[in-house]
Amino acid sequence: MDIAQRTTDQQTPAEQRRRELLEAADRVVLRDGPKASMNAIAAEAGITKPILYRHFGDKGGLYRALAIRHTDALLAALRAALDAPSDRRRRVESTLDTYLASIEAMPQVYRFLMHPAEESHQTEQGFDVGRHSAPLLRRMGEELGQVIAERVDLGPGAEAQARIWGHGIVGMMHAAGDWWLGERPCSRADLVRSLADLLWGRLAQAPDLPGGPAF
Amino acid sequence: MDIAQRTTDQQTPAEQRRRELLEAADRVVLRDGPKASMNAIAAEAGITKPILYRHFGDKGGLYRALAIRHTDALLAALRAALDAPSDRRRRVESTLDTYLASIEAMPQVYRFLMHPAEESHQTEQGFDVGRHSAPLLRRMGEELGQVIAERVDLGPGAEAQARIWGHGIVGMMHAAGDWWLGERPCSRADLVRSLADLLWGRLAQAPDLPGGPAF
DNA sequence: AGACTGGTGTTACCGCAAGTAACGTACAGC
DNA sequence: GCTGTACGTTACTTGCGGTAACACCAGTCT
Repeated sequence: MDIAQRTTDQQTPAEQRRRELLEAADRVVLRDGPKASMNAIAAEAGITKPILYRHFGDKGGLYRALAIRHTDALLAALRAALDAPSDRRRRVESTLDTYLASIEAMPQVYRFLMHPAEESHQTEQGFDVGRHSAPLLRRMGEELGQVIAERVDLGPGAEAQARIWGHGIVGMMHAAGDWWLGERPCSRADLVRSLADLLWGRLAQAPDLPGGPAF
Repeated sequence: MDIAQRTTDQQTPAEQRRRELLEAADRVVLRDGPKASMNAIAAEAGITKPILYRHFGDKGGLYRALAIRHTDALLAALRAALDAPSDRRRRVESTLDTYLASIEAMPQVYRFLMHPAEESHQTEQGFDVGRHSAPLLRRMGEELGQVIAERVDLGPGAEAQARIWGHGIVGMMHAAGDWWLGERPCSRADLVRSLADLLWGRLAQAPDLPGGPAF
């Protein structure tokens, strides 16, 4: 099997191996949740730790690779929902629903992605706050912000506004989804409708209840 | 010093000690960030590990105690902002600003609270998804939901709606704040205004840009 | 053929943090 | 004086991330 055949056939054997390892990692994360150890993943793949480290550097590297895999898949689904040929409200609802359906379908993987526990080599900066935390959320926030900037006319300061909104909406979706996944207080459709209502300003429009601020 | 004096004076010596330990923990978390070890905390308090474990059970217990402290403080501040005698928009803005000012003032503590790394005793349930994850967010979400339910007239299904919105808004605030803290793309006031605008439905009101879905 | 190289795999170890056991010590109340 | 209880210690176990050192098996160059 020479190079020409390899490129048409599939990837180089190393990449093939990497895929297999990632799939094994996926399986064990699915089974054991976020606390999956490198040993367990290696065992699932039928090998031992050092090989994992040769392929991914450190646990963060494996995490990153897994995250990119799933994030790409999720983002593709979200983009599809975002690009549907209907009105904005419907697109927003279907995007929310897509996200929620995804986390509902594989909560273990989702939690692994969201709570990485981070190690960080401490980049000699006493205050590298910000580089931590779920990159999945960041990516989704950035992408959504971009979509908003591309499609909605926000007037002056549009770009900054769109990014803020992207991250804010993603955070809203995430927190509400996380809570909902734990308590299941209502159907997915109800949740979607409520969140869309929130984005549609129903909080601002609703009247006060009698007996408000008591002084 | 008998019981009568103790209760008027201050707490029992054990509680006093506990406070001291928590303050030491606070200091080291402030200094070392979320990766603070039990050893480091014990050293800062001038004692050794087992005492910490006697007081707090395990690291989760210490984390929980710390979280409750800070969450209580933060929630008190938020409630104050929420209860200010002005119109709803102003109250929302001041609440957002209070939260952002807090995380800006002590990002290390904030990150420690948000990324606990969880251990979990694995409650023989293969799927205890939900009990994990930052309890701070959950609590803020619940409280905000309660405030909304108390003060805003949402008609039928109000309670469920209010809880969803509580968690959603808190998540929005958190994600946007987290991102903003890392990149500082704008002033705090700008961020507050943009987020309030989002909640006020400006996303729904804004017109499309020319050249929308291009498929 | 035989040495050289690169990739795959191993065992055995280090360092470090969580958590625990066992022991020591002061000081209450009988 | 003796005993329980709370405070404190040292020294250990366990488990995980990460690494070093070595072994094996292609091909490949001379």
